[in-house]
Amino acid sequence: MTTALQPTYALFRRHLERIIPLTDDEFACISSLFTVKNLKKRQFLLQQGDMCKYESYVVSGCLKSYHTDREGQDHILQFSIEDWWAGDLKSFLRKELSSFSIEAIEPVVLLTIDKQRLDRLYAEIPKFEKFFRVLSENALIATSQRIINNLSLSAKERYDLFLTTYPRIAARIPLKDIASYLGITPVFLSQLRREPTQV
Amino acid sequence: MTTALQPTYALFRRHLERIIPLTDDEFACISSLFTVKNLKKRQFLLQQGDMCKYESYVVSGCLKSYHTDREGQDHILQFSIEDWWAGDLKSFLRKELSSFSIEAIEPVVLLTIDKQRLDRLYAEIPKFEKFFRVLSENALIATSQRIINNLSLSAKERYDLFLTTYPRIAARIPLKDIASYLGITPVFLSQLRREPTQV
DNA sequence: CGTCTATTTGAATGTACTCAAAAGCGGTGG
DNA sequence: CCACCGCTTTTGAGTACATTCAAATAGACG
Repeated sequence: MTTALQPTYALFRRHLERIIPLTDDEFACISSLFTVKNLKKRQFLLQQGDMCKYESYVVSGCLKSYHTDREGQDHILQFSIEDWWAGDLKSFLRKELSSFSIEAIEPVVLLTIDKQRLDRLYAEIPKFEKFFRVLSENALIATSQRIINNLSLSAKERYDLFLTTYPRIAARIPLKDIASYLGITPVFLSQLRREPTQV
Repeated sequence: MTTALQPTYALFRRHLERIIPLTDDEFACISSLFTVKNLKKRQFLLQQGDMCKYESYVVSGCLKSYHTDREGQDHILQFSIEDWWAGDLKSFLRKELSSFSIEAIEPVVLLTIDKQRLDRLYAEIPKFEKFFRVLSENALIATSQRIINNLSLSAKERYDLFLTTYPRIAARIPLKDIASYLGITPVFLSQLRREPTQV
């Protein structure tokens, strides 16, 4: 590990240790199985229809995961910013072709791991099972909450909630991407913004 | 374990062993930490605003998880039938008040476990970490797929997809519950059914 | 058989969409 | 540094999809 990469791994270690405490040896083992990857703005981490070979921890930057439908419309499933993960779990775990793309919307630094190495990691450091269990549980909770919100809130309410829930994301992405995430058109979102927020 | 409960636990064991192989001793340990629970039709496993104290494996019957919004409208997040799970993970793990209810829509037999016992289980049988990791991953994949579907398909397409994806659920629940799950009104679903399914 | 709830049907309304065009904003090259 | 080009956001008008309200019909259950 070179000196230049220290900050990268320091963030990653803190991320892991929020869930599982690690010895220096364990962390060295873990980080040896991850690979640093850089993406420029507009580069793809994954293209819809390809196999997702990596799960990626985001060190810095921002990516969007989106499905392109039969009519060519994009629908954003997720934004991934620093200290979170990006990937298509279904494709990654089941070796199926991915049903969405993941694209950098800012320059991105990632720590990636493939399935083979992840399985090695589970074998060598069993408590890493717990790490991904907790990570999956958290993602599941957030995703379930989003379904409830989509079912029970109006478009305006979903927009206001997005702004308060993810202010750090909302501040750095174009409106049309927020619209896509919320399931509305950018034109309609623009109209919603004209109206003042109700209490 | 009484003879009468054998079929109950046999199904549960097969469920676990699809993910983690178990010795008889291990399975005895696991099942000793679960409690059988019966619910009549329309009984609640969890009421919105209460704490979710149990995660429950469904041995038989069917339940619906639904959020009731400010206007008193219900929105179904999930159906749980035999060989699947029911519970509010967020409330269960984080000890927060639940934002949805879980109600039996048929007589139900469950195997329930509370947080304390689950933690004991993780400690005594570490590979149970893997079981819940895989379970969470599968649930996350399904939930993410549902978000993509909700964003990119029309109401009619979502309905047709529901019928083909969950024929065993669709066959036994009232239409209004399917409408609630799909995020449309029962009146509108009824109109959709009039139109023949397009190819 | 009667009661309660679910489903269907029709009509009027509202929410969100498409289409079209103008205005704003950011990046790039001369 | 400014001018231009392309993309994003806004605005307005007309339309389509999904809703509410109301009432009739059909099914389920005691």
